[in-house]
Amino acid sequence: MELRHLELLREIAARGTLTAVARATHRTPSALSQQLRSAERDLRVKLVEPDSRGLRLTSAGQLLAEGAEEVSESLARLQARLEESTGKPRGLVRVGTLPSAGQALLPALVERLRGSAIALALDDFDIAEADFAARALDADIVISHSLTGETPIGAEGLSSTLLAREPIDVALPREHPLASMPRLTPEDLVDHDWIGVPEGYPFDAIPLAIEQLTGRPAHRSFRLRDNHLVESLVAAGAGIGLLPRFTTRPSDGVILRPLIGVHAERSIVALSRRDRFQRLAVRTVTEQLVQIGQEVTRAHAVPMSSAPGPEH
Amino acid sequence: MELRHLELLREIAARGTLTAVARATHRTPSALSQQLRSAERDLRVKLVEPDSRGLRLTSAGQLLAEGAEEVSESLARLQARLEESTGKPRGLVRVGTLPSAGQALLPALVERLRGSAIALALDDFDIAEADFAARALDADIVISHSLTGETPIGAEGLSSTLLAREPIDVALPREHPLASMPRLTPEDLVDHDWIGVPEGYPFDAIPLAIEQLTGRPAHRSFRLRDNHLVESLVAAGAGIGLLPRFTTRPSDGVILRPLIGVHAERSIVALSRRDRFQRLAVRTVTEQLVQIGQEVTRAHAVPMSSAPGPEH
DNA sequence: AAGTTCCATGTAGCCAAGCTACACCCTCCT
DNA sequence: AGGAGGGTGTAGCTTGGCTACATGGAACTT
Repeated sequence: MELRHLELLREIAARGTLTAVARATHRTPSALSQQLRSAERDLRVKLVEPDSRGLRLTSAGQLLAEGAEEVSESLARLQARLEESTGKPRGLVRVGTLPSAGQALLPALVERLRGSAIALALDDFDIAEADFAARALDADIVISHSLTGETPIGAEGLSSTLLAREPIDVALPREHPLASMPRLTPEDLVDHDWIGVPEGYPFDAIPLAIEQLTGRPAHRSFRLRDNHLVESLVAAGAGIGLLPRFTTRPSDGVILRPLIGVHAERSIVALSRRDRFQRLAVRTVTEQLVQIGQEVTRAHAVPMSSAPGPEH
Repeated sequence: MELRHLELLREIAARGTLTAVARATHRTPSALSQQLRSAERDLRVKLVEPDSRGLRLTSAGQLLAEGAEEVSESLARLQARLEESTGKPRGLVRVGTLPSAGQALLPALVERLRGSAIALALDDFDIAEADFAARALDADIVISHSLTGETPIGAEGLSSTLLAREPIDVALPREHPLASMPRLTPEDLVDHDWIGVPEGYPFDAIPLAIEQLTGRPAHRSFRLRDNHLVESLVAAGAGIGLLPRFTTRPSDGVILRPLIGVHAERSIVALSRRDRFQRLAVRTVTEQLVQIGQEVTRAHAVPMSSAPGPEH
């Protein structure tokens, strides 16, 4: 029973095709195919079977792929114990993030780790909530978000750490009639023009909820992904927008107002595969992110506060 | 973190010297020494240090050796799950035994496994109670005994399965004055000549207890190890002996009588290293031994019963 | 004090395991 | 029909792990 074979099965279960595993592990599909046959010979069991264009794990293969998780984790836990006993966290930690949360968290992270033995590799992507989990195959930590709960959909098997709860505020042009109100309700907003996000994107859940609550349609003049673009359009008077509080600097043209009467908050979480989370360096980075998340939350307790929060 | 390295450390922890590990794993000490250095390079930690003629694990090495147990067990558990799901138990099971218990149990075991995919390798040895555990390094199952409790001394980290409780009876020449009594007490026995075992051997606990109880010395004319030799001397009138009930066939010259008033019973147990015990074939053999133990116990409920027990 | 034994370690060289490159085949999609 | 995506087989290279042999230190023997 070779560890290499187990990890191969685990990767196949996670990525679906041999070619994808080959890309991820910097090998050729041929090498993996040979490994599979040697594993089948060792174990005297069929592990995969052809399935349309690709292949599929047999029940035995699936059993082993699941068992591999347990083995990898106990191995990783051991490595973590060793690291804790013999030194400081070290090595490369790959962090992937959605852009907005990264903007709020990563500068402080880089600063805090400067001079430590931890090297960071950063990546960013703007994807649907359900796709964050897949990124945890390649990154050690995925900074992700969920508007529905504290764990993004699809992240059930992963280690999940809450970094912050970030309000989603209403962005208005400074001259807007609603600008004088300290807080806004669905009724206040529903009949104005919106700048929304494409359908299916997490933020769209809020206008949907407002429509449901008021029974009236919320008209989206535009549907855009990039928050900074939305912000500039709001400033130009193209409509009202929804923007996350931590990464929207109140500017000359735009002000933020809290939205009440509807769930307008996202949970920012750090996801890791369980075995990767055992690494001391990964845990350390995650702890730093939690602290940074708390600082950011404190600094933005009130929208439009122009004084920056306390630097620790 | 390579599995091979972990297992090497575990073996070193268990066997003490590189040379011993090399013998056990059919490799040269040189190969293992090279493995150690490659492990140290991988992990950037010193794992061993010189210690008089041999070497000793550092604290990091010890940490990993202990962790290796956990990893091996989770790996073995996985293998067991696979075996259970896809087929019958199979492969080589190495059974070591003390001679007397082996005589009572192994013939039936061989018979039951005839035609199965399980191959048996048998070994026997007559050693002190505390040395049985070391045998579990090489055998999959060690049939062992304890006069003090249900787990032999030194077997704490091992999987232990009770196979039988076997009374230790008093062996008398047929013509002996005590032969007419159905049961014997310490008082009945203490002033006769004994044929004992060498000091430190488990059976010696019984005469010691009798001496303690009666306050009088029990005179051992001879101290011998082999039960069959003791039996033949008893038949020759050289003294009274203590013999395990299951493996002493009442013969022309010798009769057995139960000893009461003192703990005169040994527990026969099957020991396995935890990871080895995960194998389906090993569990299967152990279960068979439990059943055989029960049959043997039933067949010998009364000493000197001349009718053989039920053959299944 | 010298010889012997028991261990670990270093070096040179062999062999096998695992990989790449490349060719081929199958299935699905257009 | 043809192209794209994916798995598998073969030949050959590279490397990691092993053996054989030699070396050297520590402890026990005489």
